[in-house]
Amino acid sequence: MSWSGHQGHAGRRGYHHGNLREALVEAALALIAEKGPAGFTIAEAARLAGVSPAAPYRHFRDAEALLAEVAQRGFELLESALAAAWHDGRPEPVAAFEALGRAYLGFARSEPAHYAAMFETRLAADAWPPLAAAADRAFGVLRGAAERLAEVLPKEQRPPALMIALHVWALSHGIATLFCRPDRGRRPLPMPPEELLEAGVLLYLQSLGLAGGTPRGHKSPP
Amino acid sequence: MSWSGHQGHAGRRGYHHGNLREALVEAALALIAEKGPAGFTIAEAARLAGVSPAAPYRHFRDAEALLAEVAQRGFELLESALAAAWHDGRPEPVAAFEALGRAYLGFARSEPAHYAAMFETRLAADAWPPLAAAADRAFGVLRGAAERLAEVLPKEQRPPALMIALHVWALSHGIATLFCRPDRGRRPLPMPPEELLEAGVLLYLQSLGLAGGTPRGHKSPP
DNA sequence: TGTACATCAGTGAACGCGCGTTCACTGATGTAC
DNA sequence: TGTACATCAGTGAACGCGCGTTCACTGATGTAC
Repeated sequence: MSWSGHQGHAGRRGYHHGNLREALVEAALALIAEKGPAGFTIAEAARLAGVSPAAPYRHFRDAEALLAEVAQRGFELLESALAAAWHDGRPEPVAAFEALGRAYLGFARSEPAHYAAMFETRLAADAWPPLAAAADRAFGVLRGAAERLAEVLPKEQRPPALMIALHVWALSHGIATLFCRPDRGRRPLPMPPEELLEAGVLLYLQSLGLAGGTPRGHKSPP
Repeated sequence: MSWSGHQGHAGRRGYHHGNLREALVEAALALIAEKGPAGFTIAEAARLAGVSPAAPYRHFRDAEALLAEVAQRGFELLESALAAAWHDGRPEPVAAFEALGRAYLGFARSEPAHYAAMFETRLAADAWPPLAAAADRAFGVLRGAAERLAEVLPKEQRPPALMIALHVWALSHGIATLFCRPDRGRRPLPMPPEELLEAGVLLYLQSLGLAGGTPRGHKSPP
């Protein structure tokens, strides 16, 4: 949790904050990380940023707009993380696809507040077009990767790439929400969630005829 | 949404409600269904049940206790639904397992308020032991089914049944939360979620050597 | 069968609280000339 | 370079609101005798 650009409550010089918009986003993330999305209030975010409760309204229409901004940034970060991991399928599509899965889970684990803002806030997609667009772009990385993967298969037995993408997304999201949430409601796992996801994706790809070896069980390749 | 036993605001006879505990649970479900778990308040639940705001405290320690009760009942309902679908693996384990998956999704779809109380409230498992126990029992059905399934395989290449159960749970939960939530944040799907899940589970079981045919693509058996 | 009484589910008024949002304002910034 | 002025980010006080929870109470129920 970095407080980039913000000098802190006491250290703020003068009347103007300088970078309040950023500070508010950071404050929202801190609050969500601490108490979940339901525990976030715009008043407390202002307090955290060292500013009067009216100040946020210079930057955000209302509390929901701030949440939507956080969620949108989350999807943008996720998109970058996924794209970097996929790396256009290099050096090898199946391995790159596995890396993409790991990156998804890594994002959920390292950015739980972003992740919660993205998936637990029930923001209406149609009310925040830029948010919906960012979400689509993030999913687009996964979808593009699935398309590239599917191209390897002979056309007759090629399943819809979209379906592959949806399966992998759902499995990753399921593992992320069930086993990676940093609260006390999380269920314990007998193995690291990354390993669980990797084994699941590997088995799944195998049945499509995409993964080479037969790493039965939950052993992951070194 | 049935108001079993409750005669309604006006129809209530006399001073005592008769079945306030039930009525409060129903009211909570209605509120959660309408506005999500964050929109639930104990005051409004009392109002819905036609009772003063102090009355709920005769039955629940606080608002969280009421939520925990709703979540616990949800897990109990889920357990029944899963057990009924699995039906002890009869007449045939793989088909019964498929039915179990459909039942999970069916529950998430037909009981969205219960489902939200179970998975979106961040109740601390250690603070509500009966809730945690109910959740374990529900998962136990899935786990037991996976064990029975795994027994078919030769011992050397048998993956841990627990892993199978976790994979299927995560996939089902992922599909349920991403594509079945009845709010405006849900993303649209090009196919029914049941079909998506069924295809995913089928492919997965195939790679384990459990599913017979090779229904490539997303065609589901008749 | 009748009555006294213990039990307890619900009342209604009250409390303190923190929130979201608004308003007229004021202090800082930077630009035109 | 200096000054007037427009812009706008932040102030602080105020509002109405609904919530969670408590309290002493009261009305209904059912049981002991």
